[in-house]
This record gives sequence, C-alpha cells and structure tokens, in this order.
Amino acid sequence: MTEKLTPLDRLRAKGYKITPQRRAVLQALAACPPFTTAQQIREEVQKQQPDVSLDTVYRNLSLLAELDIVHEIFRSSGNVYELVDDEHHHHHLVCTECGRTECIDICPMIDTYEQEAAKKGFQITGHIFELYGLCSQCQEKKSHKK
Amino acid sequence: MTEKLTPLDRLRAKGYKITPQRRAVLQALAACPPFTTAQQIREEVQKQQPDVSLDTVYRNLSLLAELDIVHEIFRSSGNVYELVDDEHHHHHLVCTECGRTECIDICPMIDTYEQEAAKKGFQITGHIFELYGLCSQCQEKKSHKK
DNA sequence: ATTAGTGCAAACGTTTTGCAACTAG
DNA sequence: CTAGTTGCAAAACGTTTGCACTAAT
Repeated sequence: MTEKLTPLDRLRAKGYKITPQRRAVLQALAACPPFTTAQQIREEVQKQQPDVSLDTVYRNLSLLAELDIVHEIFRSSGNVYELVDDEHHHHHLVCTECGRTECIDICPMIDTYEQEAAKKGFQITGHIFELYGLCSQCQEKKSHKK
Repeated sequence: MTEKLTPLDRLRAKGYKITPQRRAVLQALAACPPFTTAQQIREEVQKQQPDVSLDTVYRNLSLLAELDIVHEIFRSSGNVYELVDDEHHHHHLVCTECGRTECIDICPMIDTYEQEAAKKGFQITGHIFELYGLCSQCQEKKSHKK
C-alpha cells in the first residue's frame, strides 16, 4: 500500500520543487474552510508571505488539483478549492440565495456507480454531490416578500 | 396538482412576455444535447433568428434557470445548460481529460438527504451529482505515456 | 548548472451591465 | 400605453499566458 504521504512528499516524489510560496499555499488551504476561492487563499497566504502573487496561487492550485491534493469545484462566480481529506469525506448543502454552506456526511457514492461507469468504459476518479436549497433565513425572507 | 405547464405557460403565468427570441432560446435548448454552452445555444438560435444577440441568450438562460426551466451547471471553461426534464432525470459521467459525457440514470437523491437538510433548516430545491473519471480512450493514452 | 517556479503585465473568454430603442401585452 | 425586453458597446470578472528573472535542487 502506497499511501499517507504528505502533500509535500507527494510533490517531491513527482519532482516538483518545494518553494516558500508552495508551502504557504498548502498552509493556507489547511487554514481555510472548505470551498475557498483563489482570492481568499491568496489573502490567507499573504498573512505569511505578503509578496505571493495571485497567479502563483492559481498555478499552484492547478498543480495540486492535478495531483489530487485539492478538490477544485466550479461555481458560476469562480472556482473554489478545498484540501482533499480522505478521513472526513463529505458533501455540501448550499443555500442558493446567500451561499451559506453546510457539510453533509452521507455520501451517495456506491459500487453501483462504479459498475455503471465501467459498463461505459469509464474509470471513476472522483465525484461531486451538492445539494441546493434555501436556508432557514432565506426561506423567511422569501415568504415575506411574496 | 399544479404541473405539466409548458415553459411558455410558466413564463406567461409569471408575467413575462413571450418574445421571438425567448421562443427561439427554448427551441434551441430542446434541439441541443445536455450540457450545451451559451455560445452553442446562440448558434442554434441563430439558425432561425439570425439577429439574436449573445447577451439576450444569457439573459434568457438566467431567467429560465431561475424559474427552474433549465439547469445551469458550472464548468471551469464556462457554464453549460440543459432543459430540465423531469421524465428523464439523470446525472453525468464526465471524462476529466477530454470532456466526453455520458448519462447515468441512477439518482442518489433519497429522503435521507431531505431529512438531513431539514435538520439544518434547509429546504432542498435541487442537487448536482457528477461522476468524474477517465473514458476508455483517455485511459489508454495515459498508460502509453507513462 | 540546470530546470522549475516566480512576478509582472497583458491577454483571454465568459458573463454582466448601462443605456436608448423597441415591442408584446 | 407601459412595463418588460432587446441590441449594442463597453466593462467586469476570474483565470491564463509570455516573458525575463530568480531560486531550489
């Protein structure tokens, strides 16, 4: 079993260099909640390394996503990122009005899907499951308005 | 039971006007496969109404998405759209290398999630479930390369 | 020494906007 | 008539890129 390497080790193993910027991005990812934008990650990074540019953050996030160290999730208002955490796999419940996000611990991913995908020749590498709805506050606002 | 209204009826019921452009967008959506970009929809629209502008297409897609007549799905390279089809509810299996997309008919959405969401005060309005993987062709390419 | 990584600025593509003209109801 | 809708052009936004310079190995 080849596992439990730290992100840094995995980078090294692939021949990537460990720069202060890269370390900082990884630290920022650990410090940020799930679903953080590149901008927010940059702000977190800059607390420690004030001169890291936004494009370096993007380049590193792309690299980390490629290596499956972070999840990259697409949103209309920009992509969001979160450190992959196999220990605490979870999904999200997002309010479509205000963006409030809650975690859901139940994962719908079952063997049936692997099989279904295999039938079509696919080898599954990941999945996204997101629930959309209205949080209690936004439900109230809506009912007042109408 | 209030249902089975056509998209046009639903627009009318909400007080929106039925313009030729709006009709054309709806027709284009019906003619396009799932996961179509705004650009592609515009091209389809222009086959019949050559002068429809891209921003009109966007405005209508946003409106239709708000009314739950179309699904708007976020992709890093731009959002994609598909007509909501309650008869054939499905999810997608996307190749992360080439973008090839297959439909999956099994839906993971079960009452447990509604309950889980309700506990957190959310009222669920929708969900996204997407499987990512490598299609057979891209699996081959990858194994050759390495 | 060599190659990967960085910062800068400029480019890119998608989506949104302000506005004046238009049109469906 | 008049509120909603359109087309245009320009702007906004997140993201990517080319380049010369720097730094990790």
